[in-house]
Amino acid sequence: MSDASGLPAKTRPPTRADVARYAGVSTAVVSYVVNDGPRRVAPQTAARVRAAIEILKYRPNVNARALKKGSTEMLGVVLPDITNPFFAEYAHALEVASVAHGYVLVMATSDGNEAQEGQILNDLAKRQVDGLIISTVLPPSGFHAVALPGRPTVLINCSTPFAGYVAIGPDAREGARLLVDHLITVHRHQSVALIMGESSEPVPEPRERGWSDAFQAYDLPPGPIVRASFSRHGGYEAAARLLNWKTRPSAIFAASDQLCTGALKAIREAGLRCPDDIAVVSFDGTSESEYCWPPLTVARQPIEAMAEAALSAVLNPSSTAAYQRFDTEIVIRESCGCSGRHPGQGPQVVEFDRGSTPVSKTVAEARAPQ
Amino acid sequence: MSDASGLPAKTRPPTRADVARYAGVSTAVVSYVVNDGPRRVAPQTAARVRAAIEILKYRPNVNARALKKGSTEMLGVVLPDITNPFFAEYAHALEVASVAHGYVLVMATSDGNEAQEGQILNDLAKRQVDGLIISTVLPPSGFHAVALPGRPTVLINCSTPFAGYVAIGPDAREGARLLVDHLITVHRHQSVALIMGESSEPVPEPRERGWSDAFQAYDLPPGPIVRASFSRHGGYEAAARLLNWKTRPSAIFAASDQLCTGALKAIREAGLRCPDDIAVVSFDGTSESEYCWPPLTVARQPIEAMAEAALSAVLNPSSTAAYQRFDTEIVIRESCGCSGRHPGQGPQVVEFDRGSTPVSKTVAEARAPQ
DNA sequence: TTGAAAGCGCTAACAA
DNA sequence: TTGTTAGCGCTTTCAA
Repeated sequence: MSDASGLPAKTRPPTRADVARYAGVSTAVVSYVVNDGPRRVAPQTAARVRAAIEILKYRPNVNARALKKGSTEMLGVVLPDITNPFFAEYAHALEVASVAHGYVLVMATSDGNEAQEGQILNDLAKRQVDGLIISTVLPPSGFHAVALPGRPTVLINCSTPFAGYVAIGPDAREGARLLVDHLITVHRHQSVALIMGESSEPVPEPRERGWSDAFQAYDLPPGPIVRASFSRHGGYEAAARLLNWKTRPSAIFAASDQLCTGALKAIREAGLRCPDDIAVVSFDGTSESEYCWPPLTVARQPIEAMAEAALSAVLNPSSTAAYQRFDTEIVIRESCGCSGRHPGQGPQVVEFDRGSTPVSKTVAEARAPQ
Repeated sequence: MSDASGLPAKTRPPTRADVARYAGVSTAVVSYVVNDGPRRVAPQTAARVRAAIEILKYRPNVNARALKKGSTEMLGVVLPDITNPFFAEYAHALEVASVAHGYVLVMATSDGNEAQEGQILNDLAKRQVDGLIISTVLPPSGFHAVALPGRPTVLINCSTPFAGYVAIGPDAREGARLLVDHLITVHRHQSVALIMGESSEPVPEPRERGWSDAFQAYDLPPGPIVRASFSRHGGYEAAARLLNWKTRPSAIFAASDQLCTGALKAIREAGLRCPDDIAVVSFDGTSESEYCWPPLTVARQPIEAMAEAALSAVLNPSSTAAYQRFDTEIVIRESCGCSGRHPGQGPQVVEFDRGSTPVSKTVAEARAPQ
């Protein structure tokens, strides 16, 4: 029973037609006042409409509008694992950046699974998201096959350009190099093991290259590489294996904070102390790296800046460089063997000249693997 | 130039009409094969349609369908802070549960801000999400004011029923009680400080009540309460304050893992050892609690089970109890003072009889606050 | 300044 | 078994 008042009696949410009827205008006028255009509306008419909106508690149906306009104002973001603090922080930064533009995020997790990533992409396409921000687990060829044609797509967390897409990522090679260089020059390590995630890539990861760059600069052979699944547990297992070897390295570079906290646990369980018995550094610089024990010396990724860049890239696909690389920041804490900071002071951040090559090729007082 | 082939030349994604034209059928038939109903289609016709879909790379526009059907197959989830591992794990569990039902999650973060939560809810309403899953930062009265009428809404992370809504949460009071009881009976602590988030509630939080329940059972006065912002830094500051007091407690119960890891940092910086100088237990049981140092003794929330319950509650609002409480699981690790588990074994999980009252009222060898 | 009406892509009742 | 068509809620051109 809808009566003459124009108030719908049903529980169905009010539509623009209800508002028009209530305010005694046409639906076009309602649209004009809701969108503040494209036609002008007489002030008192507008007021009537606004009152009707208020009374009826009318909320425009964004999906219907999307159908008409071709823009959903939704962005899809797919990450390998929201449970990883690095991605959680990234997700948050993306959300902050996107609300500023009136976009909403549809988030999905690939769980590191290629097939799942493909399904998600397909589903997101059907939902007409206006753009995609993805940390893909696929290689370029595989990604091409499932990517959405016609929707701006930016790949994040890419340490290297990604053929055919606009991509963003940290300068992982240089960050890794700096970190390992610190271990070599300041703490006199001669062998630094690398704990990495498994990679389907045939070509070495930038972190791996940065790690070996550092050794090459001193004509030192790099340490061993151990591969693990990208999780705390993976880091734990990798380190446990490492520590069982006859000559264990005196330091570890973990490719992510998660891997590193896992490694730390293995180190403790082996009865070893960090950094005294074995030093550790990692890549990412999430909040957890600051609060764990010992606090981690890391190459910190500028997550907010990258998230903003990713957002402006999806929103202005035309005016975007194919690849943007962001410098990491080396944050010296205790896990490398540097002494703890004085309580109350901020972390010690070391700025390096980007292009500098090490001054001395001699590493004195070298620590031997033990 | 769209030619006789029916292949659209434009970059505009193909619509059902394109498929119909290409397959030489009506749009209805396309709809029938896409949805596998509600009318039957001749096998070879269906094959033709499927071929056309394949060729044209047609993907049904979910929003248009939603407009027609009134269901977007999107669920809104709003959490205070995706950066908190507890909520990140919750988000992941919710996603796993929802993909199983063909739903997609629109995630938003309130940042603990009431006004922001209201805006998010409003925006989600305009987007016609089919249901809401919220960990609200609002009190019941405030929530009522901004809640979406007409959309199934379930409140998660509620330790107590929430007037007018279906809610889900852990048995925080009992979990807290058990944890503190362990500290009192097994480790002989007489004073356990409580680090809590700020709360706008006039009535004490269940964790606080469980904490004081434990003391009451032995006619002991509870320890001090310190309030902090819900973050690692908050826990850090709270503990730092606590440790500065003339008589510091011998143990701390932190209301969340985040608070606890922050407290741990403060303890270390004060030159104290955990658990030797000060024991610590916390609530949540995220992965981080297992990997930090020392590993945390916690009341673990059954996140997966709660997430599934939340999902089935939004999806079947009618057949759902107003409030579902989930038992936590006490996981004994090292931060309480219990010895480390033997490497290779799982954590030590202690099962308590739910209703048991402590046997002895005498606490021998009590540790005095120091 | 306002209104009528077409149409966004889809579903499903109804007709054939 | 298939086609025609109205209409979901909205925007916007065009005419009044």
